[in-house]
Amino acid sequence: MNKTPIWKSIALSLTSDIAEGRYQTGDRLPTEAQLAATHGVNRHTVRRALSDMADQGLVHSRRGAGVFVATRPTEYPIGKRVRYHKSISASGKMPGKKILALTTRAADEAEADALGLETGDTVHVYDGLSLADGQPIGLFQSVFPAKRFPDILQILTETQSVTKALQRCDVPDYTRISTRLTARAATATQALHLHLSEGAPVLFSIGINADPEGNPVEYGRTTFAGERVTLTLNED
Amino acid sequence: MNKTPIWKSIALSLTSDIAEGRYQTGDRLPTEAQLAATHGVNRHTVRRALSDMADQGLVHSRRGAGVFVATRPTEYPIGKRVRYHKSISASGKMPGKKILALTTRAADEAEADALGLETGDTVHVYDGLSLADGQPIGLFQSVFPAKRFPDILQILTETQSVTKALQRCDVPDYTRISTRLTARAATATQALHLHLSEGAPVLFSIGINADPEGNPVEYGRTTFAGERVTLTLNED
DNA sequence: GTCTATGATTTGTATAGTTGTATAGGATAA
DNA sequence: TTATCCTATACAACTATACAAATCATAGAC
Repeated sequence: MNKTPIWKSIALSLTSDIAEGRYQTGDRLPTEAQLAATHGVNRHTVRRALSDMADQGLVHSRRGAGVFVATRPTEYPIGKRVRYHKSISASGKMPGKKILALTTRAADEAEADALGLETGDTVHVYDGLSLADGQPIGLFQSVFPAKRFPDILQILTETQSVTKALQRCDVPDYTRISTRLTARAATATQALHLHLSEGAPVLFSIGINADPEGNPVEYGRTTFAGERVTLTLNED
Repeated sequence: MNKTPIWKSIALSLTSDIAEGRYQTGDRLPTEAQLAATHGVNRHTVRRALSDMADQGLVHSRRGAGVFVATRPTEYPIGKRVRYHKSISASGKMPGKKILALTTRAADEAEADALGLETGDTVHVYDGLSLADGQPIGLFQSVFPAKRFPDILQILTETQSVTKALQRCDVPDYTRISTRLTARAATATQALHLHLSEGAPVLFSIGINADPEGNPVEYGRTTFAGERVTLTLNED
């Protein structure tokens, strides 16, 4: 793993503050003591960062007065922009999809609980990969109750779209009744599928979709590539 | 004939010291050198024991400072609509906030855009740490337009709560009009604050809150410890 | 109004202590 | 053999504390 010294991370943070205009040339930075408190470190560690920035000519300090912004960084590494914004409500409507597996098996406890089944009831499972511009952005698994949707796997081979498949199963519309989100580290297999390195941050989402009557129809788990995806939650 | 490694017995001894309350949460343990001397072993052997205890979440060490008894690890859900305070105390945990910094500075492009200001307009900034049972779960930054809320920093020193501070600024209620979420790797300073190791997955959230008239009042950025936080989105 | 004294604030410097990491090597058991 | 456990040494990174030196704001004297 990367072992960035803390002072370097602080220097980078302050440099970006200057680069993005939060502190402008001539402005006084917060005092060393304040910066130390903000970053949760000792004052000397802040001084190490400021010293580095002073060497680069970004800031200059005057004893008793403070630290002032000298110039804006000429060359600041702009973070890779996140390219794909995906709305959480538009789960099944992604541009590209690749079917990885279509299986029928017994439901585990979490799945049964979410779908209102008994543990061991059979479910149809759709494993797939979401793509955008040919790049993998999400690894998903959709679980459907087999009893209610006996032919859904067959239909999915034709449409690949969960929304359309459910429509052809007499579920014209569905809504998300529950979502849980957390950040995790990519496992080896996830990394492989999503073209990430193992341990890279991924966004893990668990959601339950239900028909207009409130009966759960799909239990979905998705792992998004953190580097390439931003979820936008739109409240109407 | 003792088959158990020395480090394991040291770890056990220290663990029972903690269990019996000889060292309480937050207390600093004796230095590695002292522990090595009292146990009559090399410092590295002590480190092996401490490393094992750290893996179990019993202790937490800070370079240069010492080894401290860790607060017990727990998981906390957070609602999207529900205010932080409410959702945490509903799960039976003691919520808390720690002010890291209160600053006034120029708005960068993103902040100005979100709050409907011009780049360079002054904003008030609240940097803080969200805690639950003393355990850090999120690192946040709230940005307010200085023109509309000239005294908000003063108020925040008293309440620490964004909701209450806005209430005292004649914003009785506000709603989230935009949320963006992604997974990232913790930087060195974030890791320090959140008691994670560098590169650990964190959940990064950018949100805009607006008053009932739709005028943006707060631009917030939060970094959640992925290990300890699950966001649950309750769509009504 | 201007000058000056004073005290608080802020940066600069010094010293010592503590944890993190790297390297090397000996002892013991599978 | 190989792996694990433990020792030994050295240095880097960070913390803690204290004090000195420069700056600034303010009050009081003139």
